[in-house]
Amino acid sequence: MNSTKESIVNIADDLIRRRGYNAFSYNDISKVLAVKNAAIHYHFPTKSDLGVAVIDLHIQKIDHFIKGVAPLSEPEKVEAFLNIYEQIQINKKVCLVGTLATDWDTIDDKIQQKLIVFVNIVGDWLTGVMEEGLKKGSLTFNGDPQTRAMLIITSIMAAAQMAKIMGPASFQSVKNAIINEVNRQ
Amino acid sequence: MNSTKESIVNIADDLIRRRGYNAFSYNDISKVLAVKNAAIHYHFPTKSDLGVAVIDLHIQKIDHFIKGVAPLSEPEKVEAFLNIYEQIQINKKVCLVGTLATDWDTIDDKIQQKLIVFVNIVGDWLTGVMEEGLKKGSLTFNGDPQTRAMLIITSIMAAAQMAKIMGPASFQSVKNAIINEVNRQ
DNA sequence: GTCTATATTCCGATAGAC
DNA sequence: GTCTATCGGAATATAGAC
Repeated sequence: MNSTKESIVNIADDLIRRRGYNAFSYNDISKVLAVKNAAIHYHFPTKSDLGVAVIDLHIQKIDHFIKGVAPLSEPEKVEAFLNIYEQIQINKKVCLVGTLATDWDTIDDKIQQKLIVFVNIVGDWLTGVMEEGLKKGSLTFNGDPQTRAMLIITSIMAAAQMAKIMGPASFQSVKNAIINEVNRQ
Repeated sequence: MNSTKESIVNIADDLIRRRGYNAFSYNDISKVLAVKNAAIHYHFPTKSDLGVAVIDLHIQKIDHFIKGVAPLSEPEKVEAFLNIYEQIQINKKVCLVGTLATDWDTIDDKIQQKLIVFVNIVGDWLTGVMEEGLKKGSLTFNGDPQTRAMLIITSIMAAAQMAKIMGPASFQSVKNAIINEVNRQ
């Protein structure tokens, strides 16, 4: 993959998570790159193609993350996962899943299907971490591992959204609460 | 307020929570009502004016909700609050706060300010319920009331978003987990 | 209060030159 | 691989008649 194509995907990712899928245009990208909007259509014929590529980028990144944290303990894995969202919040973005979920009825079927794949990767991994933590006793929590994983994902993703409205403090309190909730005595 | 104006706000509310703020147009509303887009501009000169009116409608509704549940116990209040989101999920919408948060950087300052007011009303009310429940012993939970309130709001709002991607079952498991978390033995 | 008509701008996308 | 030029359509918004 050449550098221009990669740059387009990265800028699109940034724009989608700052402004939403329906509020960014090929022109916005061509303003950032020194490239005309026709050049972007060469790499991604339709906006849906670009949307799918952005999710593919996130799948790559989460795969890399999962491999990277493999040696860590379960509590450390949870914290590392929450730190991804902390970075999102600090950069004043929201997570890809939330912003595409709120635009769900307007996005192409190909984007929808790819997003389902991405959410399953994240959900399955975190469910596995919860199962392992429960077995080893390194994590303590109420309910089954899958529900706890979903509860963590929903809380932290909405916390990043809430921070856009209420500021960073609201994010931090939710993040700390999530950690406390899986380390109960 | 006349009936046409009310209808416009109700349809806009529906469209915003189904398709997102930037994906609905005055034309979409005029298709549903038997009215031309110029007629909508008469009632709401700009799209931002309409956006503010939609949040005002939600402020009215939550005020009415708060008054209605006043006689109930704290656990019943929490459940009634979660049931609002269950209805949102069943109707395949998302909540107003989440969808406007993900479009935050693209919405007018007047809409942003009004949304802050709305979130504070909801947050203050639920914090009060948590405080009261803690004092009476009708609710049991970890952490301070304000954090718990924020945790409930973020979890349930993202659960409605997640249901768009993963289906209704994921919503129900999160809803039940939230209830269990404030009724721990 | 609602209409027709229109201005202006921007969008996603394509054709064809280089 | 990127360009110029342009198409067809849709968006927000306004002017002025009824």
